[in-house]
Amino acid sequence: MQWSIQQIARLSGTTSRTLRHYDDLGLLPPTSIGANGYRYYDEAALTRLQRILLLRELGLGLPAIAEVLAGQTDDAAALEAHLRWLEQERDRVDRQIASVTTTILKLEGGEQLMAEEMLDGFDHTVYKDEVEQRWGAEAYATSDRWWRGLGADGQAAFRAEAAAIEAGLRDARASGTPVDDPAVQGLIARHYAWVRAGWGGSAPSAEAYLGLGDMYVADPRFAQNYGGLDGAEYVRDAMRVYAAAELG
Amino acid sequence: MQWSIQQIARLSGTTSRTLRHYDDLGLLPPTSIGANGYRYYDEAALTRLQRILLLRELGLGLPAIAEVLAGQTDDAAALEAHLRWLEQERDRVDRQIASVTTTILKLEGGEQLMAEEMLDGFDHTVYKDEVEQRWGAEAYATSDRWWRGLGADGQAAFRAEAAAIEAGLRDARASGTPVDDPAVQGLIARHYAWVRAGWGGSAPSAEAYLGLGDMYVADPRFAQNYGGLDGAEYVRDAMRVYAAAELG
DNA sequence: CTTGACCTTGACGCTGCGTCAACCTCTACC
DNA sequence: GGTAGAGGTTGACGCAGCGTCAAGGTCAAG
Repeated sequence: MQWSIQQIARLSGTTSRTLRHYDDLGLLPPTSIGANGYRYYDEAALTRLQRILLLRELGLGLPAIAEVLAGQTDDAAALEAHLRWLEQERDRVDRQIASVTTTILKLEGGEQLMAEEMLDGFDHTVYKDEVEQRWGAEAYATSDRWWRGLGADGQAAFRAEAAAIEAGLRDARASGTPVDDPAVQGLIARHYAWVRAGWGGSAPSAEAYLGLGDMYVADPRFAQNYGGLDGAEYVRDAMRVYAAAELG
Repeated sequence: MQWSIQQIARLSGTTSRTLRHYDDLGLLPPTSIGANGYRYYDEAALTRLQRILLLRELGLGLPAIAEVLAGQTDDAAALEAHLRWLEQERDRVDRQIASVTTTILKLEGGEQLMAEEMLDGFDHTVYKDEVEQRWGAEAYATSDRWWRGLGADGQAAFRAEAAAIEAGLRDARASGTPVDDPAVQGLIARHYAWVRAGWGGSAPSAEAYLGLGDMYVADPRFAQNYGGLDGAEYVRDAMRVYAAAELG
């Protein structure tokens, strides 16, 4: 008993294209091939196809199915492995659903995207390469050790100080206070201390501190945090005044 | 303030390849291109990139992101649509996890895959094309109406009769009873009646009945049901005897 | 001999880049 | 001014699993 490719497709509920694909992969070679090139399949092939389709419905990939059919892998083992992958997938999707949901809620609350969302204080790892490039790998490692050593409470305090400074600078700018005003320079002094703490206690050079100011203007994550690009420039200018006066 | 492609990549935590890809897609064209072909980006581009990456982390596709950035789609609307897709995905993964888990349990219970798993009685719709091809669209439609008209109880009874006949035939074969034995032919008579019921009460011709026997041998889903290929051939042979004697 | 229905072998398309390959360019050091 | 090294460019293949033309043989029926 032999069938053509279409008949097999109908019997198994798939398509002839799929069968040819499986032939190309060596997953299901036809039982025989006519002189005209036609593919013919027998019961054994049909049975094999049923197994393939069953495993495929469970979500296994074709290479994995091939291994099972070749007897290189146990059915159960393959399914267990696949199950773990599926669970990973579920977790990933769950996390994305949570993220998207909270993002939608924030949007409904009138918040703009991207403000604190992205930076959340001071994401330490994102800037690894940038820090290493500018100030060396050792500087980053030192900073990283320090940051981890702070613990959750210390990190929260560190962020709180940053938020306080930011708020002060925003107010100063909003009220039109010039950057060389003593009030602003006082805030910048706190900022410099804050940065120094972040650098493991060693005092940043004027050059490094000015570079940081440029980075605030350059990186929208910082810029947004300081009230938009103009705000970042305001902060940078204040830092320049400070550096010229105190770090010269 | 301008940056090279590598600098932007580091600042944003992505790769230069990705940036070139976004350029190709028109998603993030560089601010300017040097005479040497180098791409340069400014703050505006960096901000745009941040939005892209944020939406990408939420799982949106690049075309969807492009729409949002072009202002054609509202952020919230895009995220809502995406959320529904994510929920679908979660359900799909959940279903697969359930399937794979039960399959593993069955394997541990010593069951072979594919036996009742695939057929589960008599899946009426799977054979639609096959039935239509062999006996016409009207025959299928008639049979289908009848089957649905049975209701769950009627269908269960119909399956029970099939199971009883199958069990009887399996026993007969196991005990070496020849296919022309009156006991076997009695079972086949019940089978013929069963098939006739399935055909809406009209009596199948000898030809159609013999074709059905061949189908049992041909299709592993039936063959497995009747105790393997040999079992299916036993049944087919018994049907041939019956057809010759009663339907000639 | 002409329809159709069915068969064949390519080959592109889709998603989002990773990953060579082959070949300029710019900077820094000798 | 040569050379090394880091960084830039444009192709183009690869991955998963087929869907979907395209162009052209084959076969049974009228």
